Amino acid sequence: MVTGRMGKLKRHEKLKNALQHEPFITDEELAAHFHVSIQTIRLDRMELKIPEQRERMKQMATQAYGSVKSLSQEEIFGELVDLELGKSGISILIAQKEMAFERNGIIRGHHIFAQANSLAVAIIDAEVVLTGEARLRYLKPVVIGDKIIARGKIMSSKKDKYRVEVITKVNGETVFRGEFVMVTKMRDEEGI
Amino acid sequence: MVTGRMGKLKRHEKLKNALQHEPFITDEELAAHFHVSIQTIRLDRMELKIPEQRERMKQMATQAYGSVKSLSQEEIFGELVDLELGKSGISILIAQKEMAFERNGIIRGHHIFAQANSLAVAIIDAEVVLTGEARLRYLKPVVIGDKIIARGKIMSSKKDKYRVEVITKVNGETVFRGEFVMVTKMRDEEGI
DNA sequence: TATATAATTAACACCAGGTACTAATACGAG
DNA sequence: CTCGTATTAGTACCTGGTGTTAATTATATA
Repeated sequence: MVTGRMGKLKRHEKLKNALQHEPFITDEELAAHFHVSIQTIRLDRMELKIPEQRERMKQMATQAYGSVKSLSQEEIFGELVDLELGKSGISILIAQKEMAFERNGIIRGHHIFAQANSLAVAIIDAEVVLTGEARLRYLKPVVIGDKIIARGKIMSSKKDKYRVEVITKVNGETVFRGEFVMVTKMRDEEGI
Repeated sequence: MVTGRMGKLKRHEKLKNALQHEPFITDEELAAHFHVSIQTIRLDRMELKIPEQRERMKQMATQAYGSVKSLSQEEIFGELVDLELGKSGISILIAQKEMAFERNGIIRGHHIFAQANSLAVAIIDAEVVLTGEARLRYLKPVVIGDKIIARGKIMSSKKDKYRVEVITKVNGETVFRGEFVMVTKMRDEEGI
């Protein structure tokens, strides 16, 4: 796209737009694109308080680094600290601020569920394990910083179905209880 | 932490480790940390094929630019496409590969739950809404790429408790059904 | 112990993508 | 014509490197 010369104001608008869509472009490339000198672009950035390319990349990278961290397995599903395959297991999860409602710092229910459900999956010794049914009871709110300890136990099993109970505690107090009916599937079974 | 001098091999290991935890560190800082010259650090990076700081940042930033997505609300909890506060709502979620078991591409149950639970929270017109109980039934596995549509409806309410039913479908077929008992709390209530 | 080999450090030229500052030039409005 | 804004030019300097050549230091091995 060849953009002809234009007024300062218009260029400023287009500049902001261009950087939105292509944040890694250099002043040199911008100068060529807008048919102005590199100095003009620099002045433009100054006026618009847009940092240099390297700074822009740094910001994006820092942001990414902060959020990649909050994505690691352990920090989403909890860390399996003890596992007796086919019998029971324990998972520990630290309640992060990203998991909470901003309003009140209470952890969203699905994180507690995710920990419990993943634990239920992990305990069962089979190729493919899916959740069939679940009955959950949230007893007390969990807040940011809480160390959430979930204990899971297989209560019974019948053919391909397992009943797993998970009790989740914070500071020794039960905050959640879940009963899961887990279903194991063979590979290449119909329906999948 | 002051690290004394050490062999090349050990330094290489520590170097990789350090960069893992602090990817934005410069050669100069690394040289100071390991008490070697900056040239030694550069040679180390060459042998280990570790790119320079700017390149590392660029890679992270590029990655972030391509996948800012993996964090956005809509893609985790689903997008609210219709909402009648106090009555019902609809949420759409596209099943991403990050949500699935690698083994078979089936979406982990807690994502389906998260969508349903968030929808239940959204429908209720109150300052603070928490999940009290839930009864879930997973009827069919959901796979990567599926467009998951959850419909929620308030079935009844009594004082501060609401019963919400969520039915989740893919291609018109019901894949999940959940009954939630949601509890609303006043601000500054005991227990929070 | 001498010497070969590996590891480290130094020195220098160069690059990208800037900042910061000064100065010159273009251009339109009054 | 002149004033003011906009633009362009030029220079010095900065960071965080690369690439190359060469010198120095350690270490091992015959």
